[in-house]
Amino acid sequence: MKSYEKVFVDFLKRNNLKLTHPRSIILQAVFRNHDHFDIETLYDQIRVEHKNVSRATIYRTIPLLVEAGLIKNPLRQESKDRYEYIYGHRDHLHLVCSKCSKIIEAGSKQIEKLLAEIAQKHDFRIEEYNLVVSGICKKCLNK
Amino acid sequence: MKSYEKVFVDFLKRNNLKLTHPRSIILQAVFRNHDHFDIETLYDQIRVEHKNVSRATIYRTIPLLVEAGLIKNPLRQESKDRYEYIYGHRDHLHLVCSKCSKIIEAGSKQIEKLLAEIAQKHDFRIEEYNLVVSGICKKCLNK
DNA sequence: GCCTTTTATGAGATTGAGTCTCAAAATCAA
DNA sequence: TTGATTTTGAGACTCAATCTCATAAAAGGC
Ligand SMILES: [Zn+2]
Ligand SMILES: [Zn+2]
Ligand SMILES: [Zn+2]
Ligand SMILES: [Zn+2]
Repeated sequence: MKSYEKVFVDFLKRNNLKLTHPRSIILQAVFRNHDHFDIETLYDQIRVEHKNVSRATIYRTIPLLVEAGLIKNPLRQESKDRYEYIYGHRDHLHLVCSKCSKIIEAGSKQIEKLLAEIAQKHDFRIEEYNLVVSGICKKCLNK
Repeated sequence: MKSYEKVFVDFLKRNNLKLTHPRSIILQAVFRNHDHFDIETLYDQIRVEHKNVSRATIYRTIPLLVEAGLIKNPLRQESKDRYEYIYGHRDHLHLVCSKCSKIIEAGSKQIEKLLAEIAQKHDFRIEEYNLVVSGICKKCLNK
């Protein structure tokens, strides 16, 4: 048994969930992708060999793999776009509360400086960066 | 005329676009939002006084305001979720080249440390952060 | 094996933010 | 005022993601 399989099996056991056939197929398919993948692509890959695994089961299994610490979505966004005006408004970064959706604004100068250093190290010219920090705000922590 | 109006009018002129009634109404509504707003909320706000401004026009005007440098969407990343496996992989940043799509992976330790400091300052518990840096890679710069 | 209870599944319907279509309306320069 | 051109409103459409529910698979006791 590969070690990532063990991680998943242990996670399932801890949560009283079953290692079913579809879950096993999905796990293998995920670990064949050594790149970033979207779920539609994963669905197509799985379907080549396993015509009976449904889209719903894939969508249900992905969060389990995330929770198990096996995969993550490094580009995760919010489900809808939110805007703010920037004219006459200092640049800042956003701490988004995943419980109440509140946004805390914080200075971004240090981050920008650090990113500039990192970019220089890789001879990369930054055009823009998107940073979303999600977590729990003070108020929600105290509930 | 407020200065943000001037910015928008100049932008429209430069691009041979017209300052129409709906565009003007939308601009005012946007600048009444001193918070982050989503378009559905903006639509409802506008609808209170202007029942005839359509959702489509709002969706069409927002990118103009972005292009004019008046607003931005600081949280937008990609239109669909993408994943990568993290098990046995050190955490890293993504420098994505907008010319050739190459992804340069860089260490994220310093960024994490800095974010932790910022979060602590705001009594915020970080669950995850997502950072995507886009720009031009070394190779493409030399072309 | 068998029965029972619980959990998971597949297929397809539904959601909802965002986009597109197109006939009608508004704009503006001549 | 005219007429070419741009913009608009209404609603149809898209598509990733979620939900529903009847059926199927799993696990434990026997
Ligand atoms: Zn909160
Ligand atoms: Zn902000
Ligand atoms: Zn990566
Ligand atoms: Zn490049």
